Amino acid sequence: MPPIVSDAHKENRKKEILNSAFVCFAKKGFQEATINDIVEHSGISKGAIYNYFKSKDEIYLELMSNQTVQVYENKKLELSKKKSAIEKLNFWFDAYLEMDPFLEENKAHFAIHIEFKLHASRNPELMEVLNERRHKYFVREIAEIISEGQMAGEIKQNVQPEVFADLFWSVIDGVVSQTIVYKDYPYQQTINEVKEMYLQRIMTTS
Amino acid sequence: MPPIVSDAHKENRKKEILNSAFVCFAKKGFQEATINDIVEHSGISKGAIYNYFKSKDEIYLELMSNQTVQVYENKKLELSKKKSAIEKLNFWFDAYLEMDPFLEENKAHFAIHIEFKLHASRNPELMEVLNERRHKYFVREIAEIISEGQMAGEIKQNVQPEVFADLFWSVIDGVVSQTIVYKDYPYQQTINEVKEMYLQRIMTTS
Amino acid sequence: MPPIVSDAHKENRKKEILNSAFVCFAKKGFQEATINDIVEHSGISKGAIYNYFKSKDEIYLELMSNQTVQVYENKKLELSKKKSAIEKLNFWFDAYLEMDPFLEENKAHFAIHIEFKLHASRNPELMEVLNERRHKYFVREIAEIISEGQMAGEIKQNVQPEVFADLFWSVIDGVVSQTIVYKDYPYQQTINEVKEMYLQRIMTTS
Amino acid sequence: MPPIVSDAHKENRKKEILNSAFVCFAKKGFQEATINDIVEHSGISKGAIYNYFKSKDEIYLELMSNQTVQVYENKKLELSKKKSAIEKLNFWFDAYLEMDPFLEENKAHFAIHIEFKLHASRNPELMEVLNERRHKYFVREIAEIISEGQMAGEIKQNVQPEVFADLFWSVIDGVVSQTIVYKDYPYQQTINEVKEMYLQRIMTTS
DNA sequence: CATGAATGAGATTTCATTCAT
DNA sequence: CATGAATGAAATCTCATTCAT
Repeated sequence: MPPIVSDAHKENRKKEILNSAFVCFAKKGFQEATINDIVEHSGISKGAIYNYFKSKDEIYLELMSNQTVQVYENKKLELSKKKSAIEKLNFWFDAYLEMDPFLEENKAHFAIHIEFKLHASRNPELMEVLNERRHKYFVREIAEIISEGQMAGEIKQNVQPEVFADLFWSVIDGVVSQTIVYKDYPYQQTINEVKEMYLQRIMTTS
Repeated sequence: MPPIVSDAHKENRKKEILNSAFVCFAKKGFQEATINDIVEHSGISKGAIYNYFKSKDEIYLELMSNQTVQVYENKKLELSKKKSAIEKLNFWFDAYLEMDPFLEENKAHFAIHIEFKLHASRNPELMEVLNERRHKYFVREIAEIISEGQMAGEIKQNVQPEVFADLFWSVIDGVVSQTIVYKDYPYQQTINEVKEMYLQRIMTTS
Repeated sequence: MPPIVSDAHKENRKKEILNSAFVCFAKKGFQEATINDIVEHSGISKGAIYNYFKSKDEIYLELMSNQTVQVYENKKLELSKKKSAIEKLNFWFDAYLEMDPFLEENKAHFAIHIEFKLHASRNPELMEVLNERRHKYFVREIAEIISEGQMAGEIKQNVQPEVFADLFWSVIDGVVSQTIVYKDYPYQQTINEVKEMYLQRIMTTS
Repeated sequence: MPPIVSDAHKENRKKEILNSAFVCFAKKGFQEATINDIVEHSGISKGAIYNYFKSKDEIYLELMSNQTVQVYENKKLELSKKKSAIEKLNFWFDAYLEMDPFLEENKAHFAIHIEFKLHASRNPELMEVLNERRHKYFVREIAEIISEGQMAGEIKQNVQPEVFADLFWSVIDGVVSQTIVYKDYPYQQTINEVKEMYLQRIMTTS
């Protein structure tokens, strides 16, 4: 149904393209994957793709925006049910504990994200965007939980919220990123130890 | 009378090429960097480069082999002077603490390594190679220190050497990799906290 | 019940399209200007444009036909008021003298015409059409004036009407076409000199 | 003989490409002619062409530079033999009188030049270049001759050298450009009349 | 062995035209 | 008749690799 098409349809079409692009980028990497790959995988013509996106780069960018926000929003909902700070942190750790990082789909996710960070590291403007996003969506989130916990007396006063928020994501990132290459990596054990270690370090000893 | 060139000379040329390749890959990424970039940077002709390496991929591969081993061997020497396990772990942490990860050269190092891991993640054979290398050069190294520490009574018996060795590198990797994108990242504070946390978790409490 | 649209309405739409096409072709040239440019400028949909014209080329062709005739018809009216041949030639020269060839709109006019002539020079059929038009509308016009003038004794007998008609347009064309590129070109002075020179050459010396 | 090739050979290669480009551009126009056309006509590979020119535009530009200067330098030599100003002007007129503008090769020349001017008219930087070139190579040339003639008493004092130099080229340009479209155009008669008219206007009447 | 000109497959992107609604 | 999403041929340009000298 070509013309005078609903906005919903157009959104769908964009999503179809993004989904195919995601699969292709995941399989081959951004550079290696071609527009033709996306054409073949999506069944959408080359011209149509360029009707929705100005360039291959734009597909990449939009893919990244959506993903980050999506992941974050998903968690946010469930998180609102938790009460104490430690419960919330536990929730975050458990989210990673329960996820299977060796699942092809998940590996693809990480791979694309890492690739994107790499891409960004060579592009100052993009770095700025990622920096902001990291703070707005991730660091602030954990830092606030820590502050909350300090006010409630659950977490030691000498813990700097920002630093430990950075630390939290660094550690998660470090563990997760091993799994895309090292296939016998003891993921769950490591996450568990990380959790223990992290909480032991920040919790007030009653 | 073909000009017989000494093996030493051949090794030198290979190293020149690899050095230039390193710089170029660091600056633009493996895919973006072209053979012409390497030609320009090294001053070595295109034909000559293809005399020493069968393909651009091969340059990449060899670059990675050398680098990993090199980093490891460097540390190994100094490490042999340390006596206790905790001293040795401290040494490793301090090595990262003292390094400036925002230095362009170092960032380049990490970027290339991450890119290579990504590359490998899409190539089973390469993954195998990386797996082995990680174990042989890195995991085993820390695991042995931990075992040593347990025998000496410095480290808790319930600490699984392999898991904590994996953990060690995951955490380091996680922290370091943030620095290539996030420019205000509190690197030293984070490394310090990681060190504290890690040691606090494994050391026997006297 | 297909909506029966009046012929007048259809003519109007065609004119709207042609006007927009003119602006777009003038701004970018025929090849550079796209159907989308015309769509944007006219506010008429792509499909509608193709209802009125079979192709982009057809738009171009029709545009050229109209324009030439239009310019000619405009002048024709005023010209009928002049009496003597010299007065008529003066009128033609003055028409060009009074026009500002650096006005963006006028420059566009010339540019399009020149481009079209170029286009035609590579297409024998089109050349034929232009040839005829040139004679029918332009050369004959001036040649007749000259003949008139000769009969009235105003113009020398040894002046060949056809040659000097060709000459007239060549010279005008030559002067005008400089202005589309050379911005400091002394247009009015040159036209004036041309006029002097031309009249001095053909007028009988009393 | 690919590598370590003489500069002369490289210049030749460039000329081959330019020649083929000239033919292709003349036949189809700059936009219409493709790199593939040039590849086919020259027998030189696409890659090789891009080794010598950064882009299709650059080929065009260089083609134009060369041509203009070439035409000018050719005339310059013969011109130096003429003594009086009127003789020199006669020489210029005769140069155009003797040339056959209906010869396919010559038509191509003009067509390309006109197309280039059109192209330039939409590109301010290029216009600047053309402006300069026009003055440096063409206007100044004629203006100097006129001044010379005035000092020698051959040419009227009230003739403004710059204006009549502009006029000279405008008129020539106007006449020549008719020939690319109008095939029955009385070229020689018109040039002859132009010459008469021009000289009659500027020469002192003894 | 060194050189660097030549190659050409293949990548991205554009745009006139069609046609289902 | 109007609409504008879809199409895909074709254009420009890149770059790893080869090979004659």
